[in-house]
Amino acid sequence: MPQRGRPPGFDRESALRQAMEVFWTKGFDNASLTDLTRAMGINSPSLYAAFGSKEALFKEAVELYSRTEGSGIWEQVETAPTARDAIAQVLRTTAEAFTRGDEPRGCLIVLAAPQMQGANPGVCDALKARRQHNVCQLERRLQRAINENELPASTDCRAIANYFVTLQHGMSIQARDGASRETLLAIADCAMSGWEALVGVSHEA
Amino acid sequence: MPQRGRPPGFDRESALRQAMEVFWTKGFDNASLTDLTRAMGINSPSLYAAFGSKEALFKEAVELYSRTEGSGIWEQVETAPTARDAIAQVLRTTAEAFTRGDEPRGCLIVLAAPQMQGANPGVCDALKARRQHNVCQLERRLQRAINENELPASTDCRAIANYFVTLQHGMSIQARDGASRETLLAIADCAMSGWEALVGVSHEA
DNA sequence: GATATTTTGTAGCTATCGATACAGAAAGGA
DNA sequence: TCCTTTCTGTATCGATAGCTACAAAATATC
Repeated sequence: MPQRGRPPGFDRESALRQAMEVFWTKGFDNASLTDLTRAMGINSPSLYAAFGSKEALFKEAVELYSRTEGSGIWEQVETAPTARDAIAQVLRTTAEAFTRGDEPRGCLIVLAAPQMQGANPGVCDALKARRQHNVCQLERRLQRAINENELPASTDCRAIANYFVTLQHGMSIQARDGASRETLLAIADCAMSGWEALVGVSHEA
Repeated sequence: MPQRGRPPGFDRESALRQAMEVFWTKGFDNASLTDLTRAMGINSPSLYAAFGSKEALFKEAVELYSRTEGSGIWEQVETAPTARDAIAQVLRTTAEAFTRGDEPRGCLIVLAAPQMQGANPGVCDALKARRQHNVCQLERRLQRAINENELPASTDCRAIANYFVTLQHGMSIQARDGASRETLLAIADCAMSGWEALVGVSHEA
């Protein structure tokens, strides 16, 4: 008995995808229930029945974003043959992903609620955790590169991971301000041009 | 006849400073009139008589921010003896300014309304213009360094300016996420370690 | 002291926010 | 066919948003 009662009149996944786009464009607070229900093609009672609350809907949207949009950027960290390739790929893919014509520019996780105050605390914490996950992922990859003798043991993996993630976050601001793909790629090139010097020095504050 | 009628019961400058702190902490939209009037120690009619509207108050607050907080970061661009020193100073001062215990972390101009949609368009444009002003300022300084034979004529000043400003914007996100001063300084060191390689290559892509 | 001018606090305006109550509509099971 | 279950649209909830009308209070001018 899988189905009882009136069947839903909308597709949950595609409605969630529409909601994701609204949050991506406007951020959490500026995305009103009216914006969301209009984009999703449903009324608010259906939204609340299917997702629980605006906060819960947002968290599902972030999850979907990470799974679809974000994975294209970060999945290569593990698979790239070297740490250098991994980071170069992250920056280059970021430049491309942030300037697709049919999508909002920049990263939902960076732009949706950066103030960390006044907005819903659960929302802020969820986004912050995802931002910091990127640092950990990069740091682990750099540590692996030390183990594989790509990088010297003196490499400050945490500092380097923080550095590249910081740049990648800044690219969200640039993209939302209208920077072209070429501009973002040039930024990536600037960062990578310093790679040899970066991994050759130690940063012990 | 400079003064007629009942004198104001509050100091306009210090009230504006309080408003700036609220906008800095919460962003434009999340800073409610209640938040503002409570912090400023006045009622809304006084606020509107003195500043006109929430948007006008915000723009004055941004102006004050640039004049006081921001100038400490960017004023050295012109006075530093070399372009390299200028940029190193910007990044180092940024790390310090973003982690003062008595002030909100990160930059008001980056964090107050980054979505660029849904929020007040005038507010978004004003902040975007100030962000891009930093790029132009850095680019001009790098161009000057070419003229002064500090840098080769092939240096891509715009790409380099974009690169460092992007990193500086990312530092706002890191600071708001709780990064320590040491972490931000290490990020600055990472960026500066690539300086020689950066100014030695051209970025004509 | 009387009048003109400006600021103050109270109280309330309209609009919109996120979230729901409720009854009718659409399906399966008896 | 009747009942149960689930979903839908309408209409609305209380709270809060930005903003303002209004009269009392506080000063300068006459």
